[in-house]
Amino acid sequence: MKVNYAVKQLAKLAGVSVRTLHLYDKIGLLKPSIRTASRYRQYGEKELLRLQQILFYKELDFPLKDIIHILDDPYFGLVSALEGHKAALKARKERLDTLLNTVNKTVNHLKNKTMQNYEELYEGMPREQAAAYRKEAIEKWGEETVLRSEKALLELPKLDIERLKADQKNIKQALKALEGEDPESEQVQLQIARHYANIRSFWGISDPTDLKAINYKGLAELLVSDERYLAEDGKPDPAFATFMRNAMIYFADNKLK
Amino acid sequence: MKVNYAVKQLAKLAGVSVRTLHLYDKIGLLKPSIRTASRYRQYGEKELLRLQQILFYKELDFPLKDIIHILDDPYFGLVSALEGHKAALKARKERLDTLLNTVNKTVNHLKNKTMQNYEELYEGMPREQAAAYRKEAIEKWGEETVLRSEKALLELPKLDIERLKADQKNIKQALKALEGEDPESEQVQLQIARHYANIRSFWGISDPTDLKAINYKGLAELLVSDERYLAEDGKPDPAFATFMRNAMIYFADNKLK
DNA sequence: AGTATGGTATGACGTAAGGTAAGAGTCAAG
DNA sequence: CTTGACTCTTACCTTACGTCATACCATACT
Repeated sequence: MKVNYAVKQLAKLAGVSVRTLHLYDKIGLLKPSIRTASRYRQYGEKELLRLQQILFYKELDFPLKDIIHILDDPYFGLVSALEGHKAALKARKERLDTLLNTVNKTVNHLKNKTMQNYEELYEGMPREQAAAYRKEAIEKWGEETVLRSEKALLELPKLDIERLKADQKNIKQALKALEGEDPESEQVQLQIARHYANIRSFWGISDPTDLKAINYKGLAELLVSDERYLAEDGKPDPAFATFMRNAMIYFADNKLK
Repeated sequence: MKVNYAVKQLAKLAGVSVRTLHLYDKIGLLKPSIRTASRYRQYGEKELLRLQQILFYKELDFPLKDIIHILDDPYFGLVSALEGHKAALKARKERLDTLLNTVNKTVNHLKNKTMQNYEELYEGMPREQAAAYRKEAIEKWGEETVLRSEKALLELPKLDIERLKADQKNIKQALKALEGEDPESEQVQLQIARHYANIRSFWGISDPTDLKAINYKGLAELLVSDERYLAEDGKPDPAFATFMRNAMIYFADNKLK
C-alpha cells in the first residue's frame, strides 16, 4: 500500500506552494520519490515526513542550505547549530529592543513638536466656527481628504504649521492692500497663486490634480457665501470677499488647467 | 567656502560603501550635488547631512523606498509611519521570543537524548584506558579531528551511538569467528569493510579522503603494538590482533584507493 | 473523437540592498 | 611617462520564493 501525492496535493497537505516544492526539488532539498512518464512529480510518505522536518527548521529561520545539511548529514552538529542559532536570535532580539527604544524616543520627540489636538490645529477660531469650517471643508473635498490632511497636519512639526498659518495671514494682508486693483492684474494674481499653493499645502495635497480648478472655484464661491473665511479679526468684509472671489475665479480659469 | 567630497571620502565619513552611494544615487535617494566634467560624483555638506538622516531611518529598518518619501515629502505621515513601524517591530520581537522558546525546547530535548559527557561516551572502558585511547587517537588523526568527532558524537542521539558501539562489537565477534580463515578471504574482507565503515562513522568522517589507507594501516599497526584495542573482556589476544592487522592491511592496500 | 477544464513542467523575470567583478577612463605624483 | 589610487558604468550574484508565459498532460463530458 503505497501512497503517492502529486505536487499540488502535497503542497496543500503541508501548506506550501507548488512553486516551493519545485524549488526544493531543484536545490535537492526535497526530491520526489519518482517521476511519471510525463515527468510529473510523485511524492510518498517519506517525502511528506521530510517536508515536515524542513518546515520545522524553516520556522526556526534556518536557511535552506543549512536545512539540507541538517537533514542529510547525520554528523551535522545539530545541537551546536541550534545553540549558535539561539545566539543569533538573541542578538536580533536585542537589536529589536534597541530599535523599539529609538522609535519610541523619536515618536515622543516628534509629538512634542507637533500639534496635539484639533483645538490647537484650529486655534484662533472660536470652537463652533472651527467645527463649521471643518464641516464645510468635508462637504467640499470629501471626508477622506479632510481626515487625511488633518492627520498630516497633526504630524507636521509645529513650526511648519505656524509658517503655513502665517503665510496665509500674509497673503491675505497683501491682497487686502491690493483691494483697489484689478483682480486680473499680475500683482493680484501672484498673491492668488501663493494662496492657492498655501491651500494645497495646508490640505496636504501634493498631487496637483487633487485640487482642481473646479474645487478652487468652489472655495471662491464659499468665500462670498460665508464671510467668516475672510474675517481676520472677526469682523466681516463683504467687499474684500467679492474682490478675492473674482481674483480666484480668474486664476482658476486661466492659470489652472 | 564650499566643501566637496568624492564618493570614497563621503563613504568613509559615513561608514558606508561606495557601491551604496552609487545605489542611492541611482534610486534618487541621495544625488551628488554636482558631477565633474569626467562624471565624478561630488557631494557637499547638505548631502552629508541627508546621508546621516538616511542612515538614521535605515537603522530603524525602514526600506529605502520609504526613506525617500520620509525625506522628500514634507507631508509624509512620519509619526504614523513610525507607529506602524513600531507595531511591526513588536510583532517581530514576539516572533523571535517564540522562536527562542522553540529552539530552547528542541535543544533540551536533543540533549536528553544525547551523551552528556566523555565518561558516558567512553563508557565500558576503564577511565585510564579511555584517556589513553583518546590520546593515541589524537596522535593518529590529529587533535582537531578527534575533537570534532567527539563533538559530533556527543550530539548524536544516544541510540545511534549505541548502535555504532554494538556494531563494532558484532564485527569483532564475526571476525573472531573467522580467525582461522585466510585474512584475504572474501568473508573476512567483508567484515573488515564493515569495520572500516564503522570506524569512519565513529570518528564522524564523512569525506572518504579524510581516513585514507595510510591511516587505516596505521590503525592496524596500532592493534598489534597495543593489544588493548582488541581486548573485548580485558584479556589480550595477540593472535587475533595479528590476524586482524593482516586483514586490515590487505583491505587498505586493495580495497581503498 | 473532440473539447473543456484544470493540473503540471520548465524557464524567465522580479523582489531588497547591496557585494563583487570586469573593462575602461581619470587623476596626481614620481 | 608610468604607476597606483580612484572612479565610471554595466552586469551578474545573493534568498526564497511569487508571478507570469508557454506548452504539455489528464480526465470528464458531449
